[in-house]
Amino acid sequence: MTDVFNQKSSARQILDRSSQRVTSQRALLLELLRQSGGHLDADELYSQARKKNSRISLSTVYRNLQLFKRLGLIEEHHFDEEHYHYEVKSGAEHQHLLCINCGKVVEFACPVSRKFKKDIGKQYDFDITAVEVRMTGLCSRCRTRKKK
Amino acid sequence: MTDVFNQKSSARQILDRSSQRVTSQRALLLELLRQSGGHLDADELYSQARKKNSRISLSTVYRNLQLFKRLGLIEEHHFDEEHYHYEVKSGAEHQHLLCINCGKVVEFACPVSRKFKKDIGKQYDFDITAVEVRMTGLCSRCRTRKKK
DNA sequence: GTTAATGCAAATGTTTTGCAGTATA
DNA sequence: TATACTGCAAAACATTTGCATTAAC
Repeated sequence: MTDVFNQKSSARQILDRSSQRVTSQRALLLELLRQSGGHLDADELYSQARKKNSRISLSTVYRNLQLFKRLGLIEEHHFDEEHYHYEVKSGAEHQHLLCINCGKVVEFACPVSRKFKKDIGKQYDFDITAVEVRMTGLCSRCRTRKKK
Repeated sequence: MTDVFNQKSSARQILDRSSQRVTSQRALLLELLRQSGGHLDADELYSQARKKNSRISLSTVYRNLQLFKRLGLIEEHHFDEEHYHYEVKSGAEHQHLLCINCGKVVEFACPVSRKFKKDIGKQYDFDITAVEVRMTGLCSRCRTRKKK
């Protein structure tokens, strides 16, 4: 469970450096976020966490999601019309493809976005820090199902 | 105020076709959405509407935003961390560039996104209906201000 | 031992809903 | 005149906050 804080991950160091305490709840939440492969919302994270620690509270989940976000450990996405989803930051930049029917999320690399960022930044005199590309549509499975 | 329903705009026709009634509230809301150039949230729209019709209710605003969205008259965006913003659909596809400091929203054309959509759709076997590109950064004004 | 983090419960803020009255077609 | 739409108030929902207790440093 404290695997999140091994030397590979810098999560512990990041918490240490910013003089945040390494609590069992934080370790658990980061571990779950990582295991999930991203795309969990606060409530899903909470129910998963309760399986391992039945006393953890929803406010702790919210408070720590904010902390992780502030520290840059996770990213917040707005996929459907309801919730935020949280994803552990990995080195590789990637974008998202969503199925409007089943909610499936596919990640894809987007090499164009770098050039794109530069071009648009120059054109509008912006110092662009982030590019988000989100495509929505029907996945093959849902497409064939709908035809039936 | 009923300018929204002239022959140029198809709003009236769209409401008629779907047998929705053309009420003064709907005319006002569409008019304000259009005037604003987009990027209003529900509450901003509500306060603007109250200036013209002090009896309009917030539920009417929410209900009609949903209706307009369902009818494809407006688009919903999620810009900051707080609210949805609504924008009257115009023919031209465009993407958004946001200043993280002052909140300014710039629209830009994104001709690449068409090819992009096709490529990614083929690669993942998705039938892609929408592409959203969102870039965030500092606008020139905020950048120079910060340096001072 | 200090102080930050937690759990709980209550508060907040946004969005939705039920229903009686009103206005549109 | 029939019924869809509105306004109001209450409900529902996610998220935040205050405070006493607990645990990390």
